[in-house]
Amino acid sequence: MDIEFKLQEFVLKALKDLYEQEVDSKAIQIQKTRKDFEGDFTLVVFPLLRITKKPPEQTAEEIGNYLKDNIKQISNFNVIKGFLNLSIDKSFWISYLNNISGEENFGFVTSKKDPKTILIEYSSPNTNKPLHLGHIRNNLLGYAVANLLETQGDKVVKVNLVNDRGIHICKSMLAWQKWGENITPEGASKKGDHLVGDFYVKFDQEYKKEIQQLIDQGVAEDEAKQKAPLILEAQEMLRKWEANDPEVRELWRKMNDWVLDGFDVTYKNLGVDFDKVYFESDTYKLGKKLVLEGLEKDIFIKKEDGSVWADLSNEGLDQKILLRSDGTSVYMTQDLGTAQQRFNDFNADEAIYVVGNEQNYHFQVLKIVLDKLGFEWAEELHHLSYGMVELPEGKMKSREGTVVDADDLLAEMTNTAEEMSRELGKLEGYSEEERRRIIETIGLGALKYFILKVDPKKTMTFDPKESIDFNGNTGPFIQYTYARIQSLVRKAKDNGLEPSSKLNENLELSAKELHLIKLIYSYPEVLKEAAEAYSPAQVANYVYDMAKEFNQFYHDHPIVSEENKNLALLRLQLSGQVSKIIESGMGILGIHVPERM
RNA sequence: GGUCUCGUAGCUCAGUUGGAUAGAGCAACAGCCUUCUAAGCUGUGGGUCCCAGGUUCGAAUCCUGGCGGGAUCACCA
Repeated sequence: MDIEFKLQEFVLKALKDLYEQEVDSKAIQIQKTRKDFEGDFTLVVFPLLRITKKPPEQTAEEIGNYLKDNIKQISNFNVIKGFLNLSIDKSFWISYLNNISGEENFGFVTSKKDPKTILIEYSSPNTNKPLHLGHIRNNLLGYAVANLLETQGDKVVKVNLVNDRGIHICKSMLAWQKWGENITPEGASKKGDHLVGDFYVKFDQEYKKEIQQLIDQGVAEDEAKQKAPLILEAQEMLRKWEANDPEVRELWRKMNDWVLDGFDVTYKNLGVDFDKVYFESDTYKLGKKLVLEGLEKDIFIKKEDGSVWADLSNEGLDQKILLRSDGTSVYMTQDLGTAQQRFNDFNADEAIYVVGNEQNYHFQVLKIVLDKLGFEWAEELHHLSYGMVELPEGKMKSREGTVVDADDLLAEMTNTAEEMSRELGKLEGYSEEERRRIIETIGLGALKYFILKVDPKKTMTFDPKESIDFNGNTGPFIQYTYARIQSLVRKAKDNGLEPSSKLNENLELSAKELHLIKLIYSYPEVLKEAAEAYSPAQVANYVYDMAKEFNQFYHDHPIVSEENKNLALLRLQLSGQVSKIIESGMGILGIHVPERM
């Protein structure tokens, strides 16, 4: 029985019995009591004064008495100003602990009546250069949000849309053709995505030289950019690609495969995966038909030069191009088509796009246009608009070489974890294999937690120095807490203490113990709200609170050496439940927890 | 310039439908390991919640107007 729901029910009854008033349940504000006050739940009575027509203290007093008389779990109450603080009997909390002890996935919605199918697109890389820090935030968010939504009992399909065609791809290809001397990833002993990325950079360098030459010859800068031989060649290559030129297609396939192989390694190291991968080279023409149909129905307009536009001035926006004058598709066209295809492919109820907030306008338009086309699911299309990742010295600029490479960063985190554990003398006597595994778990955990603990919507600063700090509000701190509990459970077992679901309900609880149980109690609600907000950060912060609270409890509550066996059992059970939630919450974030560290 | 968004401790961040005295971590300083892992715990200092109005019993939170940062407004994606 949900105690909060029960409290609410009885407050409604109280208002009816005491004041003969029917009230909407929304007017009943029950929240957790702040820790500086005595009590577990607090009823805010201010909103009820209009009904009771009595001063706040008197109202609170009267309702408090009513609740205490009618709900056996309420052991006491106190009134401070307009706040009615209710204390729940200790036995309720202990029995709560007993009740959930056997639950497999505590906090998850396990059997939902009508589960939805939710698509989530994330990652969406370009195949012309390796992944960087920005992609890491995207990938971690996408993966974690997918997990988070699954906890609410829905079916989640993770999709990736690989941007594998376009002028930027041709730039890398052209540079390889000109200066690559047939080098391969094997020959260069380099991951394919990095090798291709090198040629993308090479193109840019040579292109700039050409522009400068033209400018020196007296050509205006804008014109120079358009007339430089290299860019003309790249554009020609793109035309050939679209015309299915065998040679270009072969080169394209070869280099794309290099990149994709490289991405697979990064994805694997990062621990993310997909249920379905779409390639833009397959989908870029989709949507044209939709646009033409829309044109026939006069939803869109055609200009004299043949280009097709959506007029969004009624929505407070301007006009948006949907088809070029030569009839080819733009980004928006493609996205209209892929949206429809996806919804059809999976018979989806909802789709979430994990894409940076620089594309807010694009998604705003996408939704409106789909709506104009009459798709009822347009409303169910959500843009998880996350903030950019910046460095302490400012934005990452690929041209200035300040981009943090994903693979480098992952390697660096592991190295730091290794150094740190050596300094602390932590993993002595472990097998090489186990040592390796723990170090990777910690390094990766530090990185993931560092990124995921920040509200997705906000621009965040990535300070490398801070990210490798393993103390305080960090992944390793939480992992450490988990490892400690596992160690504790092992030690307890050696001393004949096993977790029990039949705890004595008459025990007294310390403030810390009570607080921990209440934190456990709120886990289901935390998941629900985090899922609604698409915010793994809410789970991260909750798990941190839990770990912090546990460490305080652990510090001054003996367990194995506690002489009162009933109390020892309660503490052991409590610790075990905390570790389960840490494992569960971290698991949602895609972070593993070690049995020892 | 239009639209959107952010502004909380020196730094990085919490603070969810408006609730009680605004919280953590890092950094600084001072303590705690013959006792279940010190990657831990405890304490100290640190705030005009950008500013000014408004809404009301009550505003970091909602509204309006400023100031400051960011994004975006392409026949790029």
